[in-house]
Amino acid sequence: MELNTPNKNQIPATNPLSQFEDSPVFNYINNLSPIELVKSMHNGQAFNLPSFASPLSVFASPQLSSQSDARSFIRRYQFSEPSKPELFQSKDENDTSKGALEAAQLTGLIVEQSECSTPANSSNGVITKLPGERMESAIEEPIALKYYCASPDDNIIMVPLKAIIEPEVVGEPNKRYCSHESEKDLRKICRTGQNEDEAGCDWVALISDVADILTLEPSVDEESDEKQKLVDPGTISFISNVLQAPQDNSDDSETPSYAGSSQQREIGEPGIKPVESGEQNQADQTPSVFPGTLPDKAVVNVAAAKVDIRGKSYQSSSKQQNKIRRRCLVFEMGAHKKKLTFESSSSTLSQSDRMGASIEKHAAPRTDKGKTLSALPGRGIGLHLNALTATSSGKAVKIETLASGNQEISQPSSPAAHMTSGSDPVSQSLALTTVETDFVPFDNKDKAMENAPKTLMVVTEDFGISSPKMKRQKLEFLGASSSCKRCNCKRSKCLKLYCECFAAGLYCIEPCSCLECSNNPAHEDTVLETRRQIESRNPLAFAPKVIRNSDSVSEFGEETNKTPASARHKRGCNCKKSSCLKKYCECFQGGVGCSSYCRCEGCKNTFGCKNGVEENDIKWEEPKTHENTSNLNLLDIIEKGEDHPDLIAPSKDSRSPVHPQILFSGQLSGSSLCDVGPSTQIMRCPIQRFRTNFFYHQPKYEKHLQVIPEDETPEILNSNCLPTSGVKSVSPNSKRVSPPHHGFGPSTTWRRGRKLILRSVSPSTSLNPPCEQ
DNA sequence: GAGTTTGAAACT
DNA sequence: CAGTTTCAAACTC
Repeated sequence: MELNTPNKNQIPATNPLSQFEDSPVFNYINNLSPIELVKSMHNGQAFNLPSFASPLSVFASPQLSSQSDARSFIRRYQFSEPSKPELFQSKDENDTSKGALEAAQLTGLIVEQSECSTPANSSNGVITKLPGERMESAIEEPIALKYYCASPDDNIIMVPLKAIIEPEVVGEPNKRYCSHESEKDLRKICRTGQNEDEAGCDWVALISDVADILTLEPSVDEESDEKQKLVDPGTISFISNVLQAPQDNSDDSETPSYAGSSQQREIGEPGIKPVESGEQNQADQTPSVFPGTLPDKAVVNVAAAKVDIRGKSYQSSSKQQNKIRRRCLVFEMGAHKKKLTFESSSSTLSQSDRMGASIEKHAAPRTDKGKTLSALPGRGIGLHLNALTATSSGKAVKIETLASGNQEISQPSSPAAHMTSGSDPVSQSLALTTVETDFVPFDNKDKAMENAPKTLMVVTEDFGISSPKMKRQKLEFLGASSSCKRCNCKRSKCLKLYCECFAAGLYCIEPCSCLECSNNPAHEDTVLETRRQIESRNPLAFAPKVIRNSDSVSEFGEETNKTPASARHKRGCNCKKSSCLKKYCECFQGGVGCSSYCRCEGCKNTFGCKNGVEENDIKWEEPKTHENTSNLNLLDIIEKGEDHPDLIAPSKDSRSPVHPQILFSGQLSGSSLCDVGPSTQIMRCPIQRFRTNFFYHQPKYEKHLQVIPEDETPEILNSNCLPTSGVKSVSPNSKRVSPPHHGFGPSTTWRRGRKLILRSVSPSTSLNPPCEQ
């Protein structure tokens, strides 16, 4: 393609493959045992995938797209002849110089390759032994490496790497190196607040990616890639970028990025000189590739992404979208086609809408009977997108940026969004931030989500895994089992709140068993109108039913516990016979304790009685081990909470064996958990407290929307909130023990929470663990 | 899978 | 706002 021409020309000149082969690094790689190679590949995959995904999500800048593009591009390149593995192999080696390998090298991967399973290694090992997935992984590896090395934001990338890679790395110097580097980067990241968030995203992406990779099949990827080519302009751009990137690198002759330098050191390759000026090298490496992002590097990732996006025409945004789609394609395979088609067809949709759609695709890529599960227009992912819809395109773009990559997050409920959407830049930023952190994945769809697995489900969906098989695999990979199920409406046409899909701001999708469903893109107008009507009656109708009171994030970015108790049901339940011990009870279902708002009778909510919630809040804040889930993306949350229980604060007690949610919540909340001196923390950062940890358990409501961030909580609610700090009678039955407060928590806290949200957003927390390690 | 129970949502 | 009806999920068998 035209894409190749420019770059290729330059590439050979700058980075002749022969040179690379001659290099000690290359020799070293060749010497590696096949087994090691394979391992390296895995690492690379894990590494790559995560890093790859995360950066994308984080920056949403051209880089990401380019990277993703590069990835797909590489794949295509190698897979051009899938039927002929051998040829492939040879081709890989030969063409590699022209194709992925070169690209990787150009980007500065060369050094990295030697370190962490260089492309050459991967390619060799993979190709030789693993024609199928391996190849893909190998291919991706270079990309990931590239990403890793090239991107100025190495830190972010590094985080995921470290976390994932380290375990496997043991014993391999190269890998160690990578990990080591990653650690450095992590430290850096720790310093940077927002970057941390991104890192968190990376984690999520990583996990998801890894899972995807595991399940992926080359053929699929290839197919998806082709589609991408057709559909995705971004791919082209990517290619061009790749080509350019190599140029830059070659020109610089200083391929080394951090990783590269480290690798060099380790390898001791004389030819390559460690990069003296990291920035410059980075800049040099990536400039052409990521022109936009680099400059903004210093700025918070989010902000940078925003800037970039804004600066770029819609096209850029579309690229991102495409990028996202691509990922979906990669993972989803066939299903994506449908989605893509749908998207393309819905050109009329606003970006926000598109975003929502894409997000949903990620969230629930499945297309079914013509129904594409996508966020309702205007509402995007769940209710949250509503705001987006209303918001200017620019905002939408921002959101998208945030959402891009793995982070497809549902935006905060409309109320908050609207509020933030105001002209106030600060508020906007908040909104954006909120979106990132607070967004809850739409797990709703799958009941599998019941537990932590819900999150997993979300992830799966997010990545557009349409194939049930793949989903299952992914879930299994994540350790979750689930049955995909959605609404089963018979008479409501899925246009009433009875319908979980509708209530969640989502279109019904294939898994739904609804009859006469009108909750689909085909009836968009009807859906919107209905929603409008419902909202007119009850502005909070689409708001998350569960509101998190406290924020787990500590000022230091420590993660907080995500306790169910910390959350409350928006309206409270009205249970009469279930004792709030069954899912009939929305509080119970939501994994939260009943509150003073509840009118339940004989409440035995295991999550905590009305009082319990408040108490829990207090306890909660104290420990803050976790930084802030809220800060993290949905994905992050998922990863930490569900995918990586390890990362999550150890559950002290899981009260309710019944629900996974509960279990999860139990972990977080666990009354037992609260060791920490609470008051101090509360005082310290009340806001953070509220900031929220909404995500952890995903109640049924939350399946789609999950918990609503405080921000999302309508002002009214906030105002109503009573201060939780006060000790409240815990008696379960006495709902009114504490003076009935309309709000869920102290209004102040909520407000604070908003403010804090920005602060708490510091992503470092999530990253911290790895750094600490 | 069918039927029952339950409580939210919707309606009056 | 209260009472009733409708609805669909949750639950049971």
